[in-house]
Amino acid sequence: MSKTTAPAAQRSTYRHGDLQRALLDAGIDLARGGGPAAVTLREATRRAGVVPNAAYRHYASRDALLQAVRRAALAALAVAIEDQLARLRTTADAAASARASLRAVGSGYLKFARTEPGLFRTAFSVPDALQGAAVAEKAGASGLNPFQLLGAALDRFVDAGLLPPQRRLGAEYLAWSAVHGLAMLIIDGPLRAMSPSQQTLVLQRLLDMVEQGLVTPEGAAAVTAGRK
Amino acid sequence: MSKTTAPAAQRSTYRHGDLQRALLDAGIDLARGGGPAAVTLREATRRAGVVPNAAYRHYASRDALLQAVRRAALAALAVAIEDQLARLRTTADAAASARASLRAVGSGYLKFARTEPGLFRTAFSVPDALQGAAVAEKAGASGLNPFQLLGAALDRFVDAGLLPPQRRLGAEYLAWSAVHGLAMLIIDGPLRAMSPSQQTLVLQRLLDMVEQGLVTPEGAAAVTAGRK
DNA sequence: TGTACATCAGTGAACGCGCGTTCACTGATGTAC
DNA sequence: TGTACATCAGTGAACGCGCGTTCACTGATGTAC
Repeated sequence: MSKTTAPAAQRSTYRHGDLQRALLDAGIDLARGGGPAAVTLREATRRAGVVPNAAYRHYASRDALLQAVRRAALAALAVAIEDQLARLRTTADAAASARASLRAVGSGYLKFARTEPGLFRTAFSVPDALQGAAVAEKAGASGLNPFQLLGAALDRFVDAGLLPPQRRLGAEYLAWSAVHGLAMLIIDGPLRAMSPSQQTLVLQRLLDMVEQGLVTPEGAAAVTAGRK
Repeated sequence: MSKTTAPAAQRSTYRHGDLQRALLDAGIDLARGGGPAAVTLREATRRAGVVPNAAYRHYASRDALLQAVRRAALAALAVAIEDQLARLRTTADAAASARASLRAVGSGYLKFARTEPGLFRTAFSVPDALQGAAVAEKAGASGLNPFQLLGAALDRFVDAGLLPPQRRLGAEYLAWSAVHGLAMLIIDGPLRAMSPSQQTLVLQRLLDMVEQGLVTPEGAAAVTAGRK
């Protein structure tokens, strides 16, 4: 019989070991299950087997933890995209290869949104203080963030002669909008009732639209021909 | 001197008048300012000058009020789209007219997202019990909801011969995804730092992409020619 | 036209909840000698 | 190799907050006679 009713965890040592990491892991799990709102200091510390205020040794506030979780979610998204890119077979056809890259980015993005909706919503949740260097940080295994992975795919469109260089600038936002919107409609919106196979079909048609819509009209003809 | 310190509101009658409507209006204002999370019974009743539990005469729960606010937000979105459609000059050119309609829908959608981000986020917030007949209800002044307004614009593409009938089915989801995604990136995401004029430029390019990407390759050539 | 009464919209008080955060503390760990 | 001590990670207790929701009530309103 110890003096308290129960130590609340099987941890025997007084020091935790790596509480910072444990809190982050707990936070990621919470976000996975319930999105950004589910990331609370009290529940994270509970899961780490530690008293609530212990968190303040490692995070300045609840928001600081949430931002760390957000960064982790963005990194996980990058990894999901990299996974799809890694699946591609290499081919000598630069145009086909460029198109396959863009589709892989879109597929990885949507796959992450569908399999990890809580993390996805957390990755795009707006910070309390709505500052933040928009694009930087949040890298995946390759060191590139999702935005940069998309940019690299679009660069290959230019290299393959499908996309005129003067239309390259800001093209990320166009492709990104399309796939991001579909992801939102699927995980939170009216498309959530659709079967997964139908959702995948819509993604394919969406990617067709993006490809055909980004390139020149002549390129569009080539793209549609390449689809047959 | 009454027996309580203050009646908390200048309301003199014992009965409120139309508390249901007052609570809804307060809820809409709260959503406008802080999105779905800001819609609370306590604050809504506070603004209506009424005691918290009075809300239960009119709404079964906080979620019931939130859903009423959500419906109102969707109706407001429909109205914003109708406003843009009403601006269009009629023209004999069916193709040009169809394209203008689609662009008006997209513009109205994005304009609403930018001017009323809180309501926009509320309109697409997922209900606690994630049921809901996806498409029905939420009509605007014309009796059509946003989805139906978009569908009507796409029908005109078919009528004008720009969109083959077999590609019409589900085309709403493609156009919707693109504009919805841009709206999300602008109000909550990395594009929120962009200047409004740049945001509008991105929208125009996005709508170009959607037009060119939806139609047949031959149509695409016509569309690009029509843009010059 | 006047009166008795049923209805029911809003009151008043209270509940339990989980949250973020602050304070003074304690005791395991690692370092200096 | 052993001991004194500083460090600082985690404890224990508590705070105030706003929330949703329940209960028994009261008194203005409208209806039946």
